[in-house]
Amino acid sequence: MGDSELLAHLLGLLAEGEITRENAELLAAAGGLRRALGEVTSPPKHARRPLQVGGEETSRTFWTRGGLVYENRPLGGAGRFRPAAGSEEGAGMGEETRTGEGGAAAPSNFIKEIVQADVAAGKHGGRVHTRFPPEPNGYLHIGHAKSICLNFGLAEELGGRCNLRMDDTNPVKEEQEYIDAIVEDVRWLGFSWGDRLFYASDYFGQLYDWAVQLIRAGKAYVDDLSAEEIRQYRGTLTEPGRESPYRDRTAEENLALFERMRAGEFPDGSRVLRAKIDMASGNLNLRDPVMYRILHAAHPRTGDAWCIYPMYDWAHGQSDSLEGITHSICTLEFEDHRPLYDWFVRELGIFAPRQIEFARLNLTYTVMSKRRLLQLVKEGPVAGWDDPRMPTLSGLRRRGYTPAAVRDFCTRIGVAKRDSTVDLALLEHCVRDDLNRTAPRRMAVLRPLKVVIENYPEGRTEELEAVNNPEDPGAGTRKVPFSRVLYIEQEDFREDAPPKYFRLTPGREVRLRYAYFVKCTGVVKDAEGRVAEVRCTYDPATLGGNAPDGRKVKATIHWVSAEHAVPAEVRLYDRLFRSENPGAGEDFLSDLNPGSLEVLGDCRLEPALAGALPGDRVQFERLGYFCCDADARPGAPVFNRTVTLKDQWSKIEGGRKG
RNA sequence: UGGGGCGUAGACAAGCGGUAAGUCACCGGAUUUUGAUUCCGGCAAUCGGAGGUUCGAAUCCUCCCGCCCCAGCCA
Repeated sequence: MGDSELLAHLLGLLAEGEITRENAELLAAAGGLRRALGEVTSPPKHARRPLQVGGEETSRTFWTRGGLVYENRPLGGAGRFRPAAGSEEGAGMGEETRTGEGGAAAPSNFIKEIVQADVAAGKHGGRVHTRFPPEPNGYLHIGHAKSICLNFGLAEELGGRCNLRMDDTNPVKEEQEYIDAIVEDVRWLGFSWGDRLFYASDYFGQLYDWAVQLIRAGKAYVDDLSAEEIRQYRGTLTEPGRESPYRDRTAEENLALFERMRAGEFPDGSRVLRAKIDMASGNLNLRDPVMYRILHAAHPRTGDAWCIYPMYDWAHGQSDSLEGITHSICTLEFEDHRPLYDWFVRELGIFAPRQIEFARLNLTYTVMSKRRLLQLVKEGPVAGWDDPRMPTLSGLRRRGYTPAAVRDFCTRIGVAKRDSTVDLALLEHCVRDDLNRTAPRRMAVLRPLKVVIENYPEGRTEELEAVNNPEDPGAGTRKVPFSRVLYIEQEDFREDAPPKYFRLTPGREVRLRYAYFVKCTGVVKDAEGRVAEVRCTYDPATLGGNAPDGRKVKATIHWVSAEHAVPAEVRLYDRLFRSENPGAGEDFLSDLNPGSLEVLGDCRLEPALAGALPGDRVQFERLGYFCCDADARPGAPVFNRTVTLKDQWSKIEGGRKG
């Protein structure tokens, strides 16, 4: 192309409105004119070329894309580039696009992109259908929440459906209790599966028929090898396996044997049905995987109807197929199984879902494997699956976590294929964030220290007004009784105050929240010399918490009127493990945090808390968020600490000590 | 030594050939009747390493290094 042709082309683009006059001029002026215009003619995939504008000290760079010319320049945070001035695209691109309206849309991830691409390509008629398929052999944990949010969230967002399916193919491990707990937990998280609660066991009959089909096609056989022999024949990671001597039985023979397996004629472990694939495959899953094993065990749903049970690989893909699942999302360790998943579906000639794998969640300071969680429950360091220190959904619920906080956490951690361990601090941030907006504030003294206000009349009580939630004016106010004898937190008084300590100390004035300024005049000690009582005077002019003369105090502390206080038990929970990765050593139990639970039996709550119901969540001012436990009885509240408030002072003091 | 994956700040994570988003954590500073919240500011000369392709590479190619998963008749 000569220069004149290029010019003609440029003018053509200009005429068609593909580029602006200004851009055309820039192009013409640019040193790389020839090459750039060449690209504009038919922009190949990776062919954006910058044009250095000669002579300008700012050295502005431009590049072309789809016939448009863009200028490369920083946008101060919002976006990195914008179309060059005057470009038609200018109106539609730039900062607006990034910010979008409506605020926080669910972030995208590689799975969503795959699904969206499939929808755009018209696969399955643009249908999206996912499923969450737990095995009912334990309680759901926060890692499952990631999967639940992914599967149900994707369906919701893309106008599809998501099934809940119990992957109940191994009766020796599964229990109805777990099924019930799973249903409750998914519902609690806020997702619904309509009438689509399924069980892999629903498909036992179909699976059996399909197995017969494979046997007839010569693709499956009954193997008499023992478990040990099968293992030996399988070979190793680096050596190919050997074919079983029973591999070439006739279809008739296999059919007869398989029927007898089903009829219960053989003992457990004596025979299996195997798929006939490739004993030399580098992928061990393809070395004639077992499809059925003999298990004379009662199944929670099918009872004694079966004594042969399908293996995961034989059941899962076919269940997905039967339910019309378009995208079968699972964790990374199943990546190796995908070829087998695809093989079964292909050999059967049935609807083929697409399996996509993502990295499972790991969280610092806890363990996530069901094996270890079970061990914690069985061996007793924890009170049960719903112990508030457990990462189970039932544990988090009892701890006081909200479904919204868990969901928020799941969207913030993202979805990728990288093995990662998320900082517990992020989960805690999510609850604080939610509870800060929604939890009513109350005053509670966990470790009481008696305070007597010497100049306050005995027998007098005032009802002071306190705001329920400064973040939510709609939450209104409540009355809190004030009287001569109060309790404050032991840590809010120090006879010898260290530097930076703003709280009560002899001679210092502080504010009692929503009440008065009080000044410490002295202490009363017990026989051992410990401070048993703090003496104060109050300034009546500071009612409500402000001094008419404008004087300030450095601290505001919470309190409870002794006479009106409600005694309560409060359970302080902390991380279950002392190390970030308790799984590092094999003996994860040795990493248990001995201080993961502290029970305080002598707490005093403001009267508004007397009628707290299990599940009620509140903020104890200055202390943290707490949730009324199911152990609470009328007149005897029990609270669990969900999470502390962020605490600058503990850092200052901790730093001084360290 | 086989097969399958993954390597971007302390922790997650965008990025999909145009010159390193965001969040948490952390560190300031402002406001504050929660040492909370909120706000504002700081925090990666560089994407595991080395070569190569290209005007231009975290993005493409090659080799190397590291980590994870697989030898259940578990899921």
